[in-house]
Amino acid sequence: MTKPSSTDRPNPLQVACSSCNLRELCLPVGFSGSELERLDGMVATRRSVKRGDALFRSGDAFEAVYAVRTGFFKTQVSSEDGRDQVTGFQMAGELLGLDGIVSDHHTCDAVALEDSQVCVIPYAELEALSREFGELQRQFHKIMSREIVRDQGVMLLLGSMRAEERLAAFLLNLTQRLQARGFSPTSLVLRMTREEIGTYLGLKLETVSRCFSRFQEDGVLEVKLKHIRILDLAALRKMVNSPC
Amino acid sequence: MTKPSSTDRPNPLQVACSSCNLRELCLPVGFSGSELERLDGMVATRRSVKRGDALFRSGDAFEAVYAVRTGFFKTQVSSEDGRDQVTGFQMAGELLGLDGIVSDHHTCDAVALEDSQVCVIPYAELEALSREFGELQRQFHKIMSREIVRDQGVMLLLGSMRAEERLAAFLLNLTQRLQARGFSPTSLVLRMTREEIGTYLGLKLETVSRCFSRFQEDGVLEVKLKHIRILDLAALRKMVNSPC
DNA sequence: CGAGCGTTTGACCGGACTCAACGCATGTGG
DNA sequence: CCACATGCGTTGAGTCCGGTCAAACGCTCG
Repeated sequence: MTKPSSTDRPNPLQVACSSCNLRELCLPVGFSGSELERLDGMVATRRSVKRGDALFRSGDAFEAVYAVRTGFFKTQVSSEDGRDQVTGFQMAGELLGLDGIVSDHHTCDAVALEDSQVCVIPYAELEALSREFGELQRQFHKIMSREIVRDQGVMLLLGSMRAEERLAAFLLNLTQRLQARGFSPTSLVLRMTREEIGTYLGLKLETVSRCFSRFQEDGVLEVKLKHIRILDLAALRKMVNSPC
Repeated sequence: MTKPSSTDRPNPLQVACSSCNLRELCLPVGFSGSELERLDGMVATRRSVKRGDALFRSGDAFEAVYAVRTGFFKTQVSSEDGRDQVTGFQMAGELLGLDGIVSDHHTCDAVALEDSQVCVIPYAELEALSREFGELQRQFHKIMSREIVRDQGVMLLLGSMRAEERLAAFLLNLTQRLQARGFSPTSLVLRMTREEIGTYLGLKLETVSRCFSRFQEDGVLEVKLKHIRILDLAALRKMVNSPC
């Protein structure tokens, strides 16, 4: 390895929120033209992360938050004895790294599940700009609050749902977010393994696999390894709301 | 009931962060005298909440965040079919209501487990003041980030721990927070029922009760209903880090 | 084409849940 | 002050869902 890491490629082209097609999903939601230009100065750099590589790891110094531009990430925390828990999956337009603010160090790993690219948002600059720019402040607070609400939902899932309900809720959440990005609401390609799904849902990979098989038997899904097609959306929705 | 609700008692006395004995645990951590005075203007009112009453409920309009001054709360979310999940327990100095920022409405219930009192921090004022006052901004971001990190820990617990480990982790977390408030690190009074503990830990109340009994048999705890004494702290710690 | 990883499926096991009964503490009203 | 009601907690017996262990299959990619 004599080449510099893949993570510091400069890529000066189009590092600008104002010309980014994700601006309706990302930090600058609802910003006007002049405001967007001020963001462009803050989001100065991109960073590429190869599949399997970490954007940051637990213990790393916290310097910036990251907006996913392309690709797909998982975040995970580990207990002292080695067990780990996937705490979320992040796709284009979603923010990574908010966990690091409290202690100046990250408390989870963010790992790319496919070759990805993120916008680097230095936290000091985000703080400064949002102090003089109320709309940015408000938007940033909303993003942190959204993360807290999302976590509440995951706790509900982990604490009170059965295996099939968890998987159904997971698939519905994924497709909903994909749909907001212009993808089909009924067909998706999983970027993560059965084990990663299981570690997210508090299940073993065999249980995840069996649930997929049962969904297929019941005509709810068509499952071809990572390719999933939802055949009966209503049934899937019903599983989440009314168990059994 | 002709008297006004207990929640709008004015209590003008000592509504001031600068003279609050919780300022080292609460929002104004690390603030100097002059800065504290500026906070005093923001935290204008108190609110009393009787045991069993809600500070806010899911769906309520979001207007303020709340700092617990005295007492004890639980927060809980409900699924559409009525199951609910306790997402946390809050004691003096901890903030409630951050979930409401994203949608202008609260997404969980906050219920007092004993007669309590909170400081009302209008969100609009918090936003404005933290814009011109960097230390407050930073502190508020840290509090939101801490909440996100805490949620990661709960996910790890719910997703990967066995019943006894969950209860051990819960007790260690409680005593640690109580110790930071000057209480004994080995003796505590639970403010919540077995069912509330279970709903927090993703267990049924019978399982919680059985775990308490087993801990007592093993000489790890002394359990007298809500009164818990930790007899073997090392054993409790060991249960969390290395299962079985 | 072969190695290795991811996935599926089966058989069995066990920890947590369910259902049920009972005990105990608290508080209320006679 | 006691009788009673009620809510909370404990304990037991039996069940079942998901975990564990194991084997085989089939992509994917050198």
